[in-house]
Amino acid sequence: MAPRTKKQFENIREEKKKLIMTVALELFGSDGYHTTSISDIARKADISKGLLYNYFDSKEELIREIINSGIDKLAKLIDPNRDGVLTKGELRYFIENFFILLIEEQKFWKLYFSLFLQAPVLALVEDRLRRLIASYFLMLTNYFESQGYEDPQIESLMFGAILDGIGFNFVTSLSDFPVDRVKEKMIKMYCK
Amino acid sequence: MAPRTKKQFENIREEKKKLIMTVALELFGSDGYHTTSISDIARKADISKGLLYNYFDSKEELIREIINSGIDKLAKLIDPNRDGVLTKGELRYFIENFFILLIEEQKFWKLYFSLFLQAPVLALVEDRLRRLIASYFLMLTNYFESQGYEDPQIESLMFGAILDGIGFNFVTSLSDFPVDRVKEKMIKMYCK
Amino acid sequence: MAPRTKKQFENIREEKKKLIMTVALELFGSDGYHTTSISDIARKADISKGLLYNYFDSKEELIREIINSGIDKLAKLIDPNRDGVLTKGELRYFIENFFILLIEEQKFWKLYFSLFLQAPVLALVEDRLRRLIASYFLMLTNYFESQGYEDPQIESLMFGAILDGIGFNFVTSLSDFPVDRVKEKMIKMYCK
Amino acid sequence: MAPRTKKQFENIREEKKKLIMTVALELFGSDGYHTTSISDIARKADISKGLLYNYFDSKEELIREIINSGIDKLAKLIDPNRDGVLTKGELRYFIENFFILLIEEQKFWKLYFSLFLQAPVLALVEDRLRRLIASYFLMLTNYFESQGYEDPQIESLMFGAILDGIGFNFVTSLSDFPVDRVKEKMIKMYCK
DNA sequence: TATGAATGAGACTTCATTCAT
DNA sequence: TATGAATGAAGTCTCATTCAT
Repeated sequence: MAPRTKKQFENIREEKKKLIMTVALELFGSDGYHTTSISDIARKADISKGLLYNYFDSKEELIREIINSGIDKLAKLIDPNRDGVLTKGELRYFIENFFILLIEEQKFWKLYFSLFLQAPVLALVEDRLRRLIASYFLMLTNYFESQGYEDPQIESLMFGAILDGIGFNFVTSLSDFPVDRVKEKMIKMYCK
Repeated sequence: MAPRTKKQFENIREEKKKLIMTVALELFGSDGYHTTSISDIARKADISKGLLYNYFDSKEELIREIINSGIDKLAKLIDPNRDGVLTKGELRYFIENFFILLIEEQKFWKLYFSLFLQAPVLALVEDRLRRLIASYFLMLTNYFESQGYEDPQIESLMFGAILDGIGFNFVTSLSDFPVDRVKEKMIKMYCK
Repeated sequence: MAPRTKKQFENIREEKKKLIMTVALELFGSDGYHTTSISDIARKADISKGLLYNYFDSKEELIREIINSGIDKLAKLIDPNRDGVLTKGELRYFIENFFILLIEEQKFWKLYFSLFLQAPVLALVEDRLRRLIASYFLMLTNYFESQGYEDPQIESLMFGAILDGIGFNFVTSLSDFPVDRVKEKMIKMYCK
Repeated sequence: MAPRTKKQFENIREEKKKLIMTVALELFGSDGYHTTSISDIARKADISKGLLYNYFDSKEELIREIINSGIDKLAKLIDPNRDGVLTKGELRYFIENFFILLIEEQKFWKLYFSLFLQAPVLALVEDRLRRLIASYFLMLTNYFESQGYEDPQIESLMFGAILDGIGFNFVTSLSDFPVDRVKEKMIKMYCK
């Protein structure tokens, strides 16, 4: 009888927003952004189409929030103590956590990769993402330099490419990618 | 003037078909499959929409032919003498040609990568592609085994992942990817 | 504190209803009926959408009440002593009050004019309005006849048209309409 | 069998475009811009919704073209010899043609009036319209001055208001407005 | 009385595809 | 072979209205 409190409303909103984002990521990840319709998302989330627009201004806004939330996790992965310098221990930590994130958030990674392949979608978050990647590239290069590698820049590029390639192959080969063995290989290659 | 022979007509037809596919690949590659409309393609190819349907039964058929034609080139790259065995020389040849193909056909590679990220589109060519990749993976594994690598399977996976990663980074980073230096690094790593 | 009496409750209700109508008129007047959403009104009135429906059964009902309330004022303007006869003094009184009403209730007049231009909306109040206008037209015609005008009917039509035209131009030209000078002109024309 | 010529296509386009504009004006005029849906227009024009968008980029573009085409006629009405000066004969010509236009294009005038009452729609053509009106106002004022009127500016305003009022009453009172007698009255008032 | 989440019909718009010429 | 007008299904989004609390 008494109206819901502000807190109650907030909870409802938060829960439902998370639900929508989860469902949408799921579908965007498996079928792609354009192939997934708002109707699809609403149906799978078991809500009306209209309600979705109560939470997100547009389909574009929805994917932007999903991606940004993914980038947040990525940012945490990189340089956890935020001093801009990478130690050998941190590199290992990074590799291990990369694989954890990869496995836990497969759908996000699919979205992440397809993001780069579609100019219009990429534009939504490009700046932030490029900056994040650039900062990590710098840290890596410094690290390889300090370890005495011959061409630290190429080394960084290769390191990044390998991770991208592994990620791509993993999220792309339905289920039979031996991710654990590949992880060990990476650690052997870079942290022995 | 003598009427055109059947042969001539076929040539014209073939030319126009190639034109459409080139234009379509260009647009699919830069803007994405769903974002590119049949109208866009027809306009850029300077033909009518109707004529396009004279050559391709549907948009899906069009992309399928484009991808298959790309896969043809890929297939030629792999095991050129088709004996199912890879020699050291052939591996080097493969790497070098991979980079040539990568640079010449950037747009195709973008399409190729996005292919894997969209289940519905992938379905169109999945079988052939998976078979091609599997056959190459086998050849590679045999090769690494013959070279005495400890874990040839992982080695193959890594090799594939690296190429994918490099390709992905190249087609994705607009222009500043030092592809030549990366190629040298690959050759140093695998063909020294 | 003593509980509020029934009377008090009714007063509060009446106040809130008036508030909603004022806000709605404001928005309908400046943005138009269809362009203004219930949400807009609720937000500006600082109440919930639900509460608005506690006072008005529908958006249509809301505008109908607003218009009827406006027509009430109009009716008061016309023939204040309700004897159906217009004297020279009353005509002057009418003109002067018309201008006062025009200035005070610009937003209502905008709504009033647009009312006539939209068949579906007009239907809501058409009868009452047509009757009111007809009755005034009759009074005017009688008046002009009694004053010896040659064609009292046309005279009435022109008089009405002039007022409408002035009103229309006033509410329509943002701010620079010299309403006072026009009023003087009208008085000179009709009440010299 | 042979494809249609360019000319044929142009004719089709022109005819159909005119049809759509006529139907749309009809509906916008009687029911209002927002109340009239694209479906309504397509149904009445006996075409598909999609085709409408082959001719107009948006509903807004459609109304803009309709209004601009109306303003074209208006512009022709004003100062036919385009010397910026109004003679007594031209004023009479103007009045008479105003009434002709009013009768012939009732629906446009309804749209024209409602245009001024809705800020967002007005914005589409505001500049052009304001300029046109301003230029006519100037000509009128000069004219009344040359004729020795006491307050030419007010005289112009009144003249414009009367025409607006007449037009408004005419397009608004379904059928019983004695437009001919009112015209005579106007001529008597201004061109005697 | 009061809230705002939730619904669903319907609006505008796009686009692959067809077809008369 | 070649054109582009025409269709219709489906997509994104809005909004009056309802209802549990």
